[in-house]
Formats: sequence, structure tokens, C-alpha cells
Amino acid sequence: MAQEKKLVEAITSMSEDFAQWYTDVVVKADLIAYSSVKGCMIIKPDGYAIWENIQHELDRRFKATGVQNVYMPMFIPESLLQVEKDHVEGFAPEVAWVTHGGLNPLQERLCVRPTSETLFCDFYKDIIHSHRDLPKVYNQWCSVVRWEKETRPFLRSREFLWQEGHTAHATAEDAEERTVQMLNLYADFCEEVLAMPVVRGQKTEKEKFAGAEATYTIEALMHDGKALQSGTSHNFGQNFSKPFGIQYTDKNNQLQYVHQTSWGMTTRLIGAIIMVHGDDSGLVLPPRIAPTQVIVIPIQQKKEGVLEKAAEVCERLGKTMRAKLDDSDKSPGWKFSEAEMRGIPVRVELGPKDIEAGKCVLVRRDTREKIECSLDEVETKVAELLETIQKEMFERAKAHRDSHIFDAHNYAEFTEIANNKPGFIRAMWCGDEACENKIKEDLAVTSRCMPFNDQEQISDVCACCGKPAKKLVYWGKAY
RNA sequence: CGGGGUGUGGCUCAGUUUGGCUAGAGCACCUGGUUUGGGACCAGGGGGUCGCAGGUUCGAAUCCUGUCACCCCGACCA
Repeated sequence: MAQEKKLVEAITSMSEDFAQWYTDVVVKADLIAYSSVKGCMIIKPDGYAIWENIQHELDRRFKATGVQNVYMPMFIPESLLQVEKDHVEGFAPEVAWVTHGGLNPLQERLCVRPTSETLFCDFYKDIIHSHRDLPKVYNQWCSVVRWEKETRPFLRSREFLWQEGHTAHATAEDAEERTVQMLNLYADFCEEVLAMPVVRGQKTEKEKFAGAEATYTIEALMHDGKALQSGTSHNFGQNFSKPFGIQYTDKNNQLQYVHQTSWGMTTRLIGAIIMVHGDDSGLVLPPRIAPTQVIVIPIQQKKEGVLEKAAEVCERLGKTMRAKLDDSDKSPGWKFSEAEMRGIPVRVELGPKDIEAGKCVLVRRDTREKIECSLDEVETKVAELLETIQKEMFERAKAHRDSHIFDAHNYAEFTEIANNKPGFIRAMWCGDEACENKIKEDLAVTSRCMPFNDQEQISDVCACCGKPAKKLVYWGKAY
């Protein structure tokens, strides 16, 4: 795909400047507009429709596992935020504070939620009394605020949309099971719906969530070889239930602290879709998430009957998929580019010559392949094509990911790869945070995760210090 | 938060060094016409108190002071 002729001049090519390419795509695909507050973006209809599709599908999958949705307040009293020590320390540098109500200073300042663990805990301590009240498997869809210093659309904004699940369980086993279940749900969602392969694994102590006992993550590889954390699931054990006093009476009439989890996915996923699938002509959307799956573009639309036929084809397609007709008075070339920048998976070209011959031309966004298709079978052909595109997009992304995983057996190899080969580095680790710090300082590479499904012993010693190795770790430069 | 940069129609910018006619261009927008298989063309038209507040001056987009915002590069983050 890298060699293909560049058809859209408005987008910087990926190889020239990946960061600029990303920004160009976000803007040209009409996903967002910048707002008057730094780091806060206006999500436009095409961007928001992607989020809505993500939301619908995730929510459906959540509910199939017993999740119930709630809504919590957006303000957290300072005293509440401070109950769990690691948690405050983790978030304090980036919270926004409300200090006044109208003209009067507040007696206690309120933080705009950066995440809602503390609110859920404060709530759970009141509603959980008996083992019969457990488990609680609540989730909320909302926005959160983190006062980031450097911001980028979707990847790092000061306000972003997400879902946060917060659960309380009777036993450690139940909590662990839920933590893993949600991580797998996320991973399956990314692979099946977003066509984005992910590595499932556990974060190291250094990288885990503030206040968690264990943090599990899915890590995806972007086109430029950088990693993006695409979802997380945390097991809190009793780290929150103890300071918050969330206790229940068990079957033996003993008081017990609950075991908790939390898990989240954000609008950052849209950034991931862009950077995993996009090309120099713009966005490439996986069919299952695309707001418009097929666009019908009439050629010489002012000729007798063309627009009518195009509208008819669009209406037929619209019965089984998300179809749109571009009947604006732009030139066809314009419409092609527009459809491409927006990443619409399939376009149907239909002109007088086609109509006469009873056919149309289907064009794949991902490969630009043109396919002649009889008008009689356009619904089935397009439906099949969408399936094919979905499948092949995943395979291509996986092939790219797999070809950018490199093994390092010692520090010389590690350094060489980090400096010259963008991608994941697979290397053994002794378990000592000092090695993580050294690697980060020397090479700007961080530990992404200790993968669940890949614990091959590629060496007996830590690639950094040479001491006996404990774990295989995926390392990488991250967003 | 530290270093650097930029603010001029919706967008990208010229003009600022060396103050001086009615503040310009391209794109976008509106109207009419010709076009239409990879970002068409012609003609006409609308839109800017030059980020904001002071100051210097006969005169400020241009000089001075302050201030705000945004962008880029570093330390923290889904």
C-alpha cells in the first residue's frame, strides 16, 4: 500500500510525517473540530457515529455478561478522592478543580472526575450489606477530565468519552474472573469489530493503575510501530474496600471486605482505528464500525434517469446495511476522494453506461480494487464484499503487527532494535523495576505487558541486567 | 511546568524588518451558465474594527508595554 499513487494532496503522507498525517486524517475525514479550549475537541457527526457504533456493540456485549448501567455525578469532593493513597497520588497532578459555586468559594473544593473509583466505592459502602447483595456489576458511559499538558485528538484530550465498569465481589476468585473476562471481552471486540489485533497481558508493577493490585491490558501496534494501550481491566483486590469500608456479612455471619475490579475503554479507540488501518488517502474503516458502509456515487447525474437509478440502488442496499447516496453537485472525482478520506469501505459507481448494461462498479476502499457487478445482485455482492474487507483488514493488520515483533536476547540487541526497528520488542525480564527505568531512560521504551498467551522462554537471563529472568515482556515506544 | 514559534475574512498565508493611498492573494462560500468514469471551467458577488488592552505618533496590522490563546519540542498520562 505504501507505493500507491497519492490521490489526495491535502493529506501529508505517512512516511513523510506520521504525526502530521494523523492530524490531517482526523480533520479531512471530518471526525472532529478543534474547540476554543485546548485539548477539548468537538466530535463531529462522522466521528461521533463511530463512537456510537463502538458504544452499541460494547454495551451489547457487556449486558450479555450481566453488566448494568448507572450514572454517577461528575464531581468528587476532595476528601473522597483522598481516601485511597496511591490513587490520589496517581491522579492529583492532572485533575481539574471546581472552587466556586456561582460567586462564592466552596467550603470544600470539588474535582471533576478523572475516573470514578472513589464515587463507586462511596456508593457501594452504603448499598452492600450482605453476600446476597453481591456481585455488583455496574458500568457507566460518561466523559472524564484529565488536565493533560500535551494533547492530541482522540489519543490524549483533556476531556474524553469512555465507559468505566466498577464491580464488587464476595471473593478474590470472583473478582479475578471478572477482570480476565472483561479483558477478553475487550480483546475480542477489538479483533472482531475493529479488525485490530491486540496482545493481551499484565502490566508490570511500575505501569499498573494507581491503587490496583493487578492491571491487565490489551496492547495494539500502530502503523508507525508505536504501541497503544487500547483497553484495561484492573483487579483491586481489597485495596479500595478497606479504606472505604465496603463490607458485607457472609454466610457464616462474618464481616468481609469486598473484592473489586474496574475496566475501561475510551474514544482513544478511534485514534487506534485511524493509526492501524489508515493510509495516505485518509481513513480506512472496518465495515462493522463504519457509520456509512457503502456510498453510491452517480456519474453524470444530470442525465435522464441516472440519479433515480442511483437512489433506487441505495435504497435497496439500505435495507440490509448502512448505505448513503452522494447526490451533491460536486464532480465524481471529488466524491471519490471524499469517500476515500472518510474511509467508507465500499463505493458503488453508477453512470449511464452502467445503467444501459445493467451493472455497476464496486470499489473497495482498503485495496482500491474495482469490481464489476450486475445490478440484480448488488445487495449480495456488497454484503459479501463487506465481510471480505472486514476479514482481510484484520489479516493485514495482524501480518503487519507480527512482522514488527523482534526478539532481543541481550542489551546490545535490545538497543539495536529500539533504535532501528519500530515495533514490539520481545525480551526476558528479571522483574526488577530498575531495569524498566534504565530501559526507559536509555531508549524511551517502556514495558507494555507480560503477555498471557506468549511466555516462551527465549533466554534464561534478563535482557537488561543479565540476572535470572522471570517473565517474557513486550516492550515498545508508546502513545 | 521549562524552551521555541504563531495570532490578519471560514481555512492557508502575504504584508510587519524600514509606520503612510481604499488591507491583499489562493482555497472555501453565494448567483448564473457550461461540465461530470479520480479533487472541472467561465462570469459576477458577499465577507476582515489585522487575538485583546493600554501606550507612542499628524498617522499603527506594522513600533513599545502588558495580557490571552493556540501550535511545536522536552518531563507526566487512557
